[in-house]
Formats: sequence, structure tokens, C-alpha cells
Amino acid sequence: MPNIEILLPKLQTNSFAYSLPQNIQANKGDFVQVTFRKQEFVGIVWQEYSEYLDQEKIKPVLKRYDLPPLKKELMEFVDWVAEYTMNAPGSILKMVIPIQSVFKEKSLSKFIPIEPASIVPASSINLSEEQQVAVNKLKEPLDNKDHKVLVLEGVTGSGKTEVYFELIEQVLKEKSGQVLILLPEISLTSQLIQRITKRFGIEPARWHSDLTDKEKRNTWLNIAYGGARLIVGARSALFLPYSDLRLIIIDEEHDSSFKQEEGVTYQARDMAVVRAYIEKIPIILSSATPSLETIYNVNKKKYELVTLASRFGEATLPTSVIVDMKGDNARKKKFISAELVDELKDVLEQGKQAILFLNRRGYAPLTLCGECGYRFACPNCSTWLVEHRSLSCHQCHQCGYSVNFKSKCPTCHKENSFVPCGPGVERIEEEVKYTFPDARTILMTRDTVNSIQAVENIINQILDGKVDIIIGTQMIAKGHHFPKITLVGIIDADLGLLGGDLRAAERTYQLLSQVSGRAGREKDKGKVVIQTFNPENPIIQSLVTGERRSFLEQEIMGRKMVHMPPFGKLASIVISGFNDEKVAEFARFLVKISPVSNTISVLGPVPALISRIKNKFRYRILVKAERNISIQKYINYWLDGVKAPGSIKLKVDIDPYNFF
DNA sequence: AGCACGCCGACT
DNA sequence: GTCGGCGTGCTC
Repeated sequence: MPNIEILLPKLQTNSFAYSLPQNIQANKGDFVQVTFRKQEFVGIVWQEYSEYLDQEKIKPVLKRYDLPPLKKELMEFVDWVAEYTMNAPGSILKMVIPIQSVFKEKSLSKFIPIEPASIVPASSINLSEEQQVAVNKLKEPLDNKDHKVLVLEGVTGSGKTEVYFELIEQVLKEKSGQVLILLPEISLTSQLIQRITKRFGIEPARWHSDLTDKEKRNTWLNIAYGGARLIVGARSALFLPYSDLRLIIIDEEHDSSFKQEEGVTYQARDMAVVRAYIEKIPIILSSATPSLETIYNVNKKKYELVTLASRFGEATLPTSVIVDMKGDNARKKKFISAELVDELKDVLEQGKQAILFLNRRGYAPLTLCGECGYRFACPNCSTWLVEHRSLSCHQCHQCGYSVNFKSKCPTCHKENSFVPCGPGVERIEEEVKYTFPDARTILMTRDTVNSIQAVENIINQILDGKVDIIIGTQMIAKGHHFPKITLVGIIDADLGLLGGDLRAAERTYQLLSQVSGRAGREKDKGKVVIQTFNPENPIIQSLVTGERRSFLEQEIMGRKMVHMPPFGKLASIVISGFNDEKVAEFARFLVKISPVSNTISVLGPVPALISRIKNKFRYRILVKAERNISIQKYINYWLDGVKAPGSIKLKVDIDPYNFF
């Protein structure tokens, strides 16, 4: 009996050797059942031979499943992502096969097949010249199965969707072939789905974490068998076993929610480019505000750029005004300036709609006792508790700890002495209701809208004109099309600029310009009111002038000077554990033994930005390398043979985005 | 990652 | 004397 290597979709494992009985035929990529730790698991034949010699321990393969084998491109992709993100391949395979229940059913072929696409015949939409240029650029690589990265840059409403619809149609016209559209998580709502259904006569398959196991199973099988031709999904959809993938589209490619932060950390946009490269297919990165990394790759001629400059149809770009919150506005102890109140009044009189944007959940980010200065702090984390009036509690946004409202201060026992500090969206809503008692308001935050169903619900209320003023966090920035919105008020434009990570400026710019894009999407001209304490700040200024390119060029220069991405590579190593001193000591030890190199520097350790989460103390080491150096190789060499004490956890994040 | 094996404190 | 604490290490 020959030995083969089986990879199990389990966390932190490499492949294991099994023997292949004579009566079972299984080749590379096949799904098989094996015993692992006395339990039965599904695995994939990863190698058709094994060098593992301890015959005593080797167990036989139990059976082969009748399923399409994993394609060699996908296996290569799994290995590549494992190596790049410094995770075991088993944890990457778990994203390819996310549901074990697929295999529990007696008959795998028993699933509801998706109806074959009946394309709505050549739509009569006239593309603009720019749009046609973009379509033509991808037609050739699409037909010849060639790799190419196309960046579609266009302000909100310029018709990017029409461009990729045209290319989707190219694929769907064929007998087989699949298109994957990756979206930032919360945008997986009905608007795009409806447009797709209307245009192509089919509902796309959807993939996101809210699906039930049963739905996942069905969609997964349809993807594996090729029944699903058009798949709309969140970042995790990138790893599914497509039978015949032809085109990937990343919508809102700049969105930082493509970076997975838990478990295996990866940047889905970047990994999608890699998958497209391995599969030899084209990929589209679409955004009104492409990321700095993407622009850099355009400048390097690695990606090709097509700009859609004008808004489609009658819509025009909104005008922006800056409101200085120092002086008068600050003295009035209100969070909505007189200027913004005037604009809101106009909107209400004209029966239009407005958005007020503040990227902060709850009522107030900090509450203190006016008598003794007591502050509500989390006992498990190094954070303040956020006051949530709607939930009558103070809550930690890191670990979820919460205490119910009480009227007495726990230290000085004074009644009703609490003072909320600073605004959250709930407080803005309160102020709006006070100023405009008749206005119909709605809150859109993770606390009030926690499912895709709830998002759809709110969107419909807005579209039906049942709401006048929408108050929300970044949730409202994502690509919904609300025709009646003519005003966007940004309550605190300075908020994202703090925190000091290298993408703070860029992210603020993107978020604010994305929100601003909600205004005036039809014939009514939109207006954006930006409230700030730093009216001279170049980011705020470039928002008003719309000179995004000069802002980006400045940012690129800045990053180049300090060898930061994309000019250098970063990895962050977070060391955590319950014993502060032990964790700190181990972190210092690690840095001390880091190999000396003139192309790589190891910085730290420093206490992480949030130095304690769920009672675990956290220290961070930053590894900075020249662009052409393999930072993974260096870290492997460094940490090889180093064993962290069992009580201490070590997590490597390649290309880190947040600095928690 | 799980989960078993293994060597030291408070219980019937 | 045992029940169980979770530190360490293996899983083919």
C-alpha cells in the first residue's frame, strides 16, 4: 500500500501520511475520509507520495468522496497563502472547505442546483467612450485566459458597475465559466443583487458569514459543480473551489474590511490578485478612491488604470464646505454647528434627505463622575467604557464587558453625577431630535443594524422616504444609492486622523470622500458640510478641492521617505499572555535574539496600542524590511527553534493594517 | 487548535 | 490516599 499525504482542513496542521488501500483510487486533489485522533475527518490528497516512515502509526484512507477534485491551481493558491501569511496550510484549506456538514449527508449529489443562466439579451445600454475603453481592455485577457489587473477608478455614480456588468455578460454568454464579485462585508445587500437580477435574469449566488450551514452547503456544492455562474461574496468567498473561474471583481477595493484581522490574517484584495495570477484570469479593482498601494502599482505599470471621470447622466459632484468648530461652535456646547443646522433645515423643508456621519458608536465614548472624577473603565482591557443609552449600559468595545446604568457614583456615592464626554451617534440623534422635533430620524450602527436583513430593512425605509435624517457610523459610507439624499454632514472629520497608524490619513480621506459621495446622486446638487477643528489640515483641504491625486502623491512621498509600505514591507508580531512581566520579558528576549541584518530592522517591543484585552497583556514587535526582501524567510529563520512558553501566544501579521 | 498525558495542592 | 489544576506535546 503506497503512502500519500493528506491535508486536513484543521487549524495549525501540515499534511499527514496515510496509506492508500488497493481498493480505493485517489489522486492529488481528491476528497477522502480519514481517521485523525480517533475521529473521522475529510481531507484532501495533497501529495501522491509520502516520505513519512513510521509504518506503525500510519492509518488507511477510509474512502474517497465522489466530488470534483480540488484543482491544482487552488492547491497552489492554498500553499502560497499559507507561506505568505505564515500559517499552516491546514488553516487555509479550512477556508476552502468551511463546512464539514457537506460530507455528513449520505448523498453528496443531493443539492438544489442553481438554474442555468438565461442571459437577458444584449442590453441596449449605451456605454460612454470611457466605459467602452475599459471593457475593451479586458476582453482579450478574458477570452485568452490571461492574467491582467485592471484598476477602475471613477467617482461614485460614474458607471463602474456598467463596465463590469458588460464583462460579466461576456463570461455568462459562454457555456461555462464563473465570475466572482468580492464586496466589503456590509454591502452584500439587495441593491447590487437587484441590479444583477434585473440585468442578467439570474440571482447571483451569495457567500458571507451570515449564511446558515444548509445554505453554505448548497452554495458550496453549486460552486464546486459549476452551477453557480455568478458569485457575490465577502472576502471569505475568495477561497471557494470554483470549477471554472474566469474573472474576479473587487468592488470598493480600497475598503479596509478586505483585511481579515482574526484567525488567519490576510488582505483579500491582494490575495485575490494572486489567485487571479495563478488561475491566469483577469481581475478588476474598482473604487472611487483607489488605495495608495493600488495607485503605486499603477505607477509601476503592474496594474492598468482606467479612469471614469464624469458622473453618469445628470448627477454632478457635491460641493463641500468646511466648518471650523473652534470658537463660536465650540462655545455653544453642541456637536452640530449653526451652519449645519441651517442646511438641515433646508433639506427638511424641501422634503429631501440628509446623512449625518460620525464614526463612533453609542452615546458618549467616556463617562465620568462630575463630583469625584471617577471614570468608567473596562476591568479586562485598557479602554474606557462607552456609554450606550439605548442599551442602558456602559460597554467595552474590545471585549464586550458591560455594566448596567446606575444612578450613584461607585466611589463618591453621589446621585446623578455622571457627565458624558464627547459625542457618539446616539447623542447626535438626541441633538437632532431636540433641534428638529418633527424630523424622522434613524440610527445606522452595528448596534441597531446587526444583520443583512436589518440593513435591507433600513435601506428600504430610506428609499421609501420614511426617513428624513440618517445618523450613522461608517456603515452608511458603503455603496448604497439613495436618490433623495442631498446633504451629508460630517460631525467630526478629525476623528480618524488620531491613532497614528500609517494608513490613518488615507483611510480618513477615503471614508470621508466615500460618505460625501452619498450626496446628490441624481439631478439635485449635493452638499457636504465638514466639521473640523483643523480646517488647515491638508487632508481636510484636499477633500474640499477634490484634488485627490495631489493628496495621494504627498502620501506616497511620505511613505517613501520612511520606507513604509508600499516601499517597504511590514510584519507585526503580537505577544500576549496573562502575566504582564513574563510577556514583556519574552518579547524583549525575542528582539534580543533577532538576527542582525542590514535590510531588515526589528523595532520594539512596545505595549500594543490597546495594551490589555480580555485580561491579556499585549506587546508588539514591528519588523520592517526592504521591498525586495522576504520578510517571511527572515521571521522563520528567527523564530525557528524558539519555543514560547505555553502561557504566551505569538501571532504574526504580515502587512498589518491596524496597530491594536 | 484540541485533547491527552503528566506531575504537584486541598479534599473524603 | 485521590480528584483535578492546567503546563507540554503530539496528532499520520
